[in-house]
Amino acid sequence: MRIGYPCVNETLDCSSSTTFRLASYSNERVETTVANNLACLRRILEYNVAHELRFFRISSGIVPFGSHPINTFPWQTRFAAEFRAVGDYIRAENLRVSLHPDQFVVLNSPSADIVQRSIAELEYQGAMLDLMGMDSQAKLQIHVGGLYGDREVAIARFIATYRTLPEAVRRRLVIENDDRLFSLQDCLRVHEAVGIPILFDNFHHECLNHGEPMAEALRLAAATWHPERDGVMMMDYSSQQLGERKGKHTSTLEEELFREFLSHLHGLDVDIMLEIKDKEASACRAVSVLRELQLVAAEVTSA
DNA sequence: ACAGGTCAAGGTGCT
DNA sequence: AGCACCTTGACCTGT
Repeated sequence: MRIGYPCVNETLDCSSSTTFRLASYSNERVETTVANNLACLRRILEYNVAHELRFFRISSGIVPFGSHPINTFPWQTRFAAEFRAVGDYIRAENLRVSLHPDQFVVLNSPSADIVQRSIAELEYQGAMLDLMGMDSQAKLQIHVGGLYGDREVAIARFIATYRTLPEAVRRRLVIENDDRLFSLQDCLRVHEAVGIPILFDNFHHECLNHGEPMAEALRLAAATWHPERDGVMMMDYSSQQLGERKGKHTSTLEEELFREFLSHLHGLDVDIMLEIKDKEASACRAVSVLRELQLVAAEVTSA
């Protein structure tokens, strides 16, 4: 089991997603920005190794305007060695990485333009993983998309588009159950049609479900991951921020809730991404919680 | 120097 | 029809 956090390290004094305005685009600016972002990514991964955080969501913003037509800079060749070095480090340390394209990637949109731009963005993010030399266990995580007033049509359109995706994207793509529109059950239907793995989000499941207990939901999602092709199931973990609207992520890890969640795994191996506001601080606490549980288990065994 | 408005991109739901 | 929200920082302009 690996523990991780998304995109941003709040301890280090660098960002791996520095960008600039479209209006101030230049090739030179792309080159210096990518160089800085990759250097920061490397520092973050080294920090993570030092803190036993072996799962990390790489920022989508490593290459500014990475899928925008304005970006004609040959970043793939210019930074081939740098990407490769990051990938070598990831493999040497047995880290797991993923990327999460943001809400603008909507494969089931009725607009052909939006779908085309979405695929271009997925290709850009997949290309980074390819340059790192990552296999298909490094995942691109998206949601099913919009409802457009008809769930059945929306799901059918996702499936149809999925089948047209280039292999470099499709072999890494996974869908996440969301908190308002597409539940675990909806994702399972997509999985049954095309075999795409489901990245389970426990908090979204708490917000939107059909009564499946947590342990059952975990088991269902885990069964959609092919061990060799996809690796151990990835999941997002969070909990409700008390006093805020439903769906608001907690600002810091609630250790009791986390322990309770872990009890539903029943030995299932998962890589857990903590979608929690204070990032690596909570991730480090999660590692401590796990270590304590392992110590207790070891004492029980030896006694 | 600093504050505040703004930034490529979508969709939902409330008022 | 318009705006807040998801989620986020930090870029950039105006003072």
